[in-house]
Parts: sequence; C-alpha cells; structure tokens
Amino acid sequence: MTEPYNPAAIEPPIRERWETSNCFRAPDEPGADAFYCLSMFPYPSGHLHMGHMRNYTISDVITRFHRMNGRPVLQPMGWDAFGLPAENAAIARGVPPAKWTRDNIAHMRTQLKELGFAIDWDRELATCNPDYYRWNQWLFLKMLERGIAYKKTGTVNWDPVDQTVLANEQVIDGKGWRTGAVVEKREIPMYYLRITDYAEDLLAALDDLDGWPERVRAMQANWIGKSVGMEVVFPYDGGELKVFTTRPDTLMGATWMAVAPEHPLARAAAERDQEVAGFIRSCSTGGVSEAELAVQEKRGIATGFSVEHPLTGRELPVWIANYVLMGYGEGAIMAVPAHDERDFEFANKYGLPITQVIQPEADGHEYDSAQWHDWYTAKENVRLVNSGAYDGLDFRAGFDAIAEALELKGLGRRRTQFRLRDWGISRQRYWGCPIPIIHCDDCGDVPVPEKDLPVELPEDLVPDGSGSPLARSEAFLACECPKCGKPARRETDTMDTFVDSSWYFMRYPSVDNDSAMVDARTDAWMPVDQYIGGIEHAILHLLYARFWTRVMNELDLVKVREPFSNLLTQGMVLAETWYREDEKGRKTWFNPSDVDVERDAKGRIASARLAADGQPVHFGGIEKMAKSKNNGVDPAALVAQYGADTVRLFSMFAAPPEQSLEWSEAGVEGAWRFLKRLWQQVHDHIAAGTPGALATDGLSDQALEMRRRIHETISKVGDDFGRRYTFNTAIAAVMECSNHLSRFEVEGEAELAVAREGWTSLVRLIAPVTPHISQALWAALGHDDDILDAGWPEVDESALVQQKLTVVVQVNGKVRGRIEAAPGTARDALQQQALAEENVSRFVADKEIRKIIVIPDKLVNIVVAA
RNA sequence: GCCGGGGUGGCGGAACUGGUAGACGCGCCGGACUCAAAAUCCGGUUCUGGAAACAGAGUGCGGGUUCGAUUCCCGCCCCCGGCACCA
Repeated sequence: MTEPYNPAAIEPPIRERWETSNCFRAPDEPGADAFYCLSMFPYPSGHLHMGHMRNYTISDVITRFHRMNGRPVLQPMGWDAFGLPAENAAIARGVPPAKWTRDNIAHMRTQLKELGFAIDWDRELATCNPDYYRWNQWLFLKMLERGIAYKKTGTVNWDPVDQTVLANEQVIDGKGWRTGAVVEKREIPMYYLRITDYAEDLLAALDDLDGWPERVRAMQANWIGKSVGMEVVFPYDGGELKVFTTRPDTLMGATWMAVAPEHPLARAAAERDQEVAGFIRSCSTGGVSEAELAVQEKRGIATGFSVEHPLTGRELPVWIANYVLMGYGEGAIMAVPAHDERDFEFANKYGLPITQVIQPEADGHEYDSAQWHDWYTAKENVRLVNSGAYDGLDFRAGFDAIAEALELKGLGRRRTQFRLRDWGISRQRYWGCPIPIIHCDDCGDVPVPEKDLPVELPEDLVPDGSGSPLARSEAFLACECPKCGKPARRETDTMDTFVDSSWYFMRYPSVDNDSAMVDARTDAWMPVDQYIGGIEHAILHLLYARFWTRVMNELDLVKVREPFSNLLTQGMVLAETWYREDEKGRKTWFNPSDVDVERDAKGRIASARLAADGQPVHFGGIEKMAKSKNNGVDPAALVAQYGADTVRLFSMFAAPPEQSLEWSEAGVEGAWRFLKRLWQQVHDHIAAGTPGALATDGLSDQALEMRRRIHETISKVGDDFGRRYTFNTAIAAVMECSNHLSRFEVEGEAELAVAREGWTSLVRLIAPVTPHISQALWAALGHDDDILDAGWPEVDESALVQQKLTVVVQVNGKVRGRIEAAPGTARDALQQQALAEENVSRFVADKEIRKIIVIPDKLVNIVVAA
C-alpha cells in the first residue's frame, strides 16, 4: 500500500535538498554551450500574481530542460525595486519606501522559492541597492563625458497644489490624481540620453533579430519611425519657413502652407489678430484622448502671412491647421492637397486650390478633386505632371531632381527624420537612483568624481506627496563642489527606472564585483539566449536595453551589441468575471472561486450562484485578471491547496505560452488528478518488482508497440521543449503515453523492463514542468541523484520502426477505408490492397478509375469518374 | 486608418512540411464500487440520420488552385493587441 500523493509532504523536503546542494548555482565559466535563460524581473509590489507565476514557470521549464540535457544554464532573479508605488505606499501608510520595498522583496522571494524555480539565488540583485545603482551613476558619467548624456529643458506635469511634478499616469483627465487640481505644463531642465543617435542602428538591426516575434519588431520599427525625405525652406520677407516632407517630388503641387498652432509663426499671427488667437486657444482646449483625436475634424485659419515657393517663387498663403503637430518634423508642412489625404480634406473644406502633379502610367485614372482615391499617394508606376521641367519623371527621379534643384539654391537638404526622441531620464522623485551631479554657484553643474560614487540615496525619508523629500533633506543636499571646494548642493532628481532595467541582465553574471560594472563573466554568459516577459515591455524597456547595451559595447564593457537573441512574450492570464447589478445599475464583482456554476446536459453554463448566499450571479465574460473585476486568482493560495507542481502543470498545459491563458478551477483539478494518477501508477509499477536490464530482442508485439510509443513521446517532448516551446503539447504527449503505459499489461521480466523504461522516461520528461513529484518518483524508482542531473532520456531510433502502418484509402478525396501495410510497401501492392478493401470497392464499384495517387506509408487516393 | 496576431466540438486547445480534422484536458452522459455521497475506476461524447455497419455535413463567410485545403491564393466579416492627423 503506497502513500497517496501528498504534495504538502513531499515538496518542502525536496526544495530543502535543492537549497542545501545549491544545485541551481550557475558556473562563472560556463563554456560554449552556456544557456542564459532570463525572465523580466518583477517590481516588488508585495505579492506574486498569476502573470509572474506564468512567466517564471515558462522560464523554469526551459531552464530545467537545458540543464537536464547537460548544458550549463543561468536563471537569475532580481528586483526592479525603485519606482512610484513605493512612494505611494509611503504616502498612504507613512512607511519609508526602503522598508516597504525590502519587506515586499522578502515576501515575494519566499513565494518564488515555494514554486520550486531553479533560480541561482546567489546572483540575486535589487536595483535599489547602492552596489547596483552606483553603476547607473558611473555609466551616466561616462555618457556625459562622451556627450551621449546632455541637459536641456523638458516639459513636465506640474501639480500646483502639491507643488510637485506628476508622472503621466498620475494625471487623470488633466487633473492631479491626489489633489484634483488642473495640471500645468512646466519647462524644467532635465538630462537626456541621445538614443536618437542610435535610431538608424536600432532600426536596421531589427532585421537580424529573427528570434524575436514579428509583432515586437514591428512595434519597435513603428516607434523609431524612420522617414526619408527633405527639409525644404520657404523664404518670406524677413525669414524662412522650414518644413519636412517625404514627398519633395510633389513640390510643384504645393498650394499653401500649414503650421501647428504652437508654431512661432502662428503665435506671431495671433498677436496681431484676435480671431487667430481665438482659434489657437480652441485647439489647445480640445480633448487629448486618442478617441477624440481620431474623430477630430480638420480645422484651420489663415494667418495672413505668405511665403515664397522655393522653385517658382509663387506666393503661398500660410494657414494654421490643427492636424499639424508641433512635435514632429518642423511643426510645419507644405500642403499638397492633390496627393495627401489630410490636405485634400482641408482644401475641400476651405476652398483652397488643388493641383494634380502625379499621374499613373496606366490608363483609366482620371483625377477627381471631389473624390479621394488611393492612387493619389502612389510612388510606383506614376509620372509627374503639371510640374514644368520635372514632367514625366517617376518618384525616384522626381525626388532627386527636385532635391538637387533645392540644394543648388540652398533652400533644401536631404534629411531622415525619426519619430523617436531622445530619452529623458530625470525624474523629480525620491525613490530612484540619484543623478550624480553637484550644482555649484561658481562652477555650474559638476559631475560627481568617480571615487565619490555611489551618491547614496538616504533611505529614512518618507515622502508626503508634496515634492521630493530629497529637496528638503539638508543631509543629502549639502556637499562641496568637487572643483573649487566651495559649499554646493546636490542634484535632487533621480533616474527613470527604465535605466535600472536597461542592464540588470548584464549585472547578474558579475553581481558580486564591487570594483567593476561587469567583468569577463558577463561576456561568458551574454547574450541572453532566451528572454521571457510581457508584451507590455515590447517597446520602451526592450529598446532602452538595446540602446544601453550598445553604449556599454562602445565603452568596451561588453562584447555584445544586441542583448537578447530570442524573445518570448507570454500571453495575459484571464479569468471569468461574475457580477450582480443593483437597482441603480452599479455592479458588484465576485471572485470566480466564490461562484458555483451549473451546466446542462450539453455542458453549457445553465446558471451560476454565489456560494455564500445561493443567489444567482451574471456572467461578465472572460477578462484579464484585474482588481477592478475582482477576478484575480492568488497563486499562493493555489500552491497551498494543490502544491506547486499542480499549479505549474496547469499553467503550462492550458495554452501555449504566447497565447492568453484562461484560468479555470476545473482545469487545475484536472492537472491535480493527472499527478495523483501518475503517482499511483508509478508506485503500482514499482510494486510489481524490479526488472533486470532491458533486452530489446524478442519482445512481444505489444511490448514493441509500447516501446515505440515511449520513444515517440521522448522525441516529441524534446522537440516541444527545446525547439517549439509548445509546453501544452509536450504535456499532452506525456499524458497520452502514461495512459498507454498504465494499460500495458506486463507479462514477464522483459515486459516489466519495458514498463520500467517507460516510467523512468516519463518521470524525467515531465520533470521540467513538475520537478517535485518527478524528483520523488525518480527516487522511488531507485535513483539517488538529483533529477536535474539525471540526464534527458535518449530516443532509440530502432524502437520507432513500425511493423505495420495504417494507410488511409480515399475515394475522390474522401476517406473510405483503412488498410494495414508493412512500411515501405511498394506502390503497386498498396494500390491493389486499397482497391480490395471492402468499403472502398463499394465506392469504386464499376466506375472508371481516372487516377490513383499513392503516398507510400500514408495514403492512397483513388479518383473515379463521377 | 495603419501594423501585428487570431476565428476549429459545450469549453481550453491539437493537427509542425498540402495527406485520417478534433490529440490531451475540462465539462457532460452512462456504468462499476458504496447503505449513500465524495474520491477512484471503466465506457461514450463534432453535428444530423441510423440499433449498428455506415452515410451526409463540418475548421468565420464567399470564391479559387489541387487527386486532396484548418494549412496555399484572392475578396470580405468579426475579435484581440499595438500605433496613430508622423507630413
């Protein structure tokens, strides 16, 4: 009689064993087959949620798979420990952010350990520790020396009541989140990093990142937003109006100019015309939400100014238009209404002239200035018309000819414009990495000398919401100017937390080095072989990390230029939502774990009731787990109830990692049942006795069949874990094989050895997903070693050979029968056998056979006349 | 609007290179065990007809290529994610 499966009893001692043997420790010199498996580190919010759980389980499965295949693997963990929530918690509870953060880290570390992840805890780091962030400061100073970091003014959200700067997410409908005061825009000096200098490289290198999902590459390319075009100057009395255009070939079709409402020319016009001033005001009060902008009508007003066309000298009126953005290009455009949809709409609204300058080569395209057609913006198979000397040129030739003419006159130059802006890293916050600058009345802004790093953040301050406490801390502020020695004060701004996360993965290998940012160990592990995290970081974090890695590469700190070879973006975790509505239409949301669902005979949801009061609740759809819908499921509670292996198993089984995962209590039960069965089956097998060595000769048909299934499973699971990352199908294959193995009626020693081969293989195949139960069963099967070092089962190719295959027989493409044949049976023989099949012959009967297609070992398709 | 990803049983999902659609799991139905229930075990489960053998239909919709299409091509509908007056 074996003990029933009891994870609460078996899991903790196994984790202790791992901890004692320190078996997850990654070597410092891993060699050529090193595998760096990295998860995006969490913000220590206090509790592990399902998203974390899923992320780290994916990473752990990959890690354990490669470890079992004999590769050295680094799977580290750390904490993205600076940031606003710690300050908010401090405001709410009066606890210093440092204490709140470190308490959270301690709790979450315990939770992670309870899930049994194969993490090298010796390399743990937290970005709020001075031994980490000193290197932010150090590299910042290097960037300053090289001109990669610089200072300029930037716009921030200012809360006039709290006298503080607000982050974007603290501004709700234009008002401060705490005070409700209308937020003002303020210009303050800030530090920026010249990521735009790397725009071209960051964009071009995307093509080589074939281990990244297409959509992430597309999102980054969009974000960088490269436009190849020209800067064109339109002179006017006493100045010049500069615009950026990607279509200089259409220059002869420009009939007016348009500037953004914030453009200097617009302001000048506003000063002498009340109506213009009113229009500009009306533009700024318009909504800023995306939805509003999308439907916003194009509006404009003439300034009364005009400029000269740079080639014809013709006068072009200057308008102010609400669809021109000050933040892009020059904040001004040349309007070519015939060939730009926005200009077209505007021209028709205000009765402005439209001049066609592009005509397709093909016939049948008549320009109609009342109706927009897509070909109006074509670049291919078109010729210039109404463009004087340029008539007949195609896009490329027209572009070049006009560019040359403008360059000759000094009224234009070729330019590539990026949407990407420089990265502003100054934050007027307390809980972040101090920017290592000292302000001296005489010497100005002086970098903190390297020997004085780190500039430590005082950890005992408690923010109250009104400005940064650093700015009021005399102990922090007071210092001497490193240049002249006079009393000076420190910079109180801290760095954007994206700085912290831009290189943490390069610190892990060298984490204990207190004299250098990174050392040879980082080169030994980099680049990251597999990075796993949420799609929400597809743009900023990944772009900044790519930029930062380039800078470190140029400073000869690391050999790599691209940090992440392969990227896996895991899907969201979803759950059912349930609610009740009161008379006023207010909804109360109930947690799915508190709802009992009844189903009809077809399995459809018939009704649902709240367990607590037995009264009905309504189904609100499947949604992302969120506090607002009260549909979050706490992984810690599930681990307590079912054990880590069940939770890990379900979250890997329910969906492939890139897809969203629907949480289901019943599904968790299913995973639990499988493990219970596996436990029982392996113990039943052990009770049948210990077989001798496996002899592959002279096995019965059923034993050969069993071995074939076992080795097909080994082959499939290895491919699913190692190449496809479809953990759900790997688990399904293990389940299927265990179903067969448990039905395999062992007769004699030889067959017992086959069963033993099967169970010892399956226990290892599922080990990356369910390491605890696998370890326990591995030991029960008579092994002393750690399953992590047990090696991956090897495929015996000879076991895959089948004695008989099922070949499908189709008539006119429809399956009409199946025949058995030895592998490699000749086409003719297969054909004869197919025609002889009873059901097939009924369908062929006396019809004329037109053709017979034979795919050896697979299929015969007999095509007959209708 | 643009970019990316999807749409397959009652549900989550599988079918990897054009070759048996629905693996595996959930749910549901039936049975065994039990005084009974839970747990467990066994069987069934795409839909329609049929006792069954089997037949017909079937992978969002319409067309095409092919001996053969969930898979490739063309057109459309819907859903999800991202970006957006980007000149």
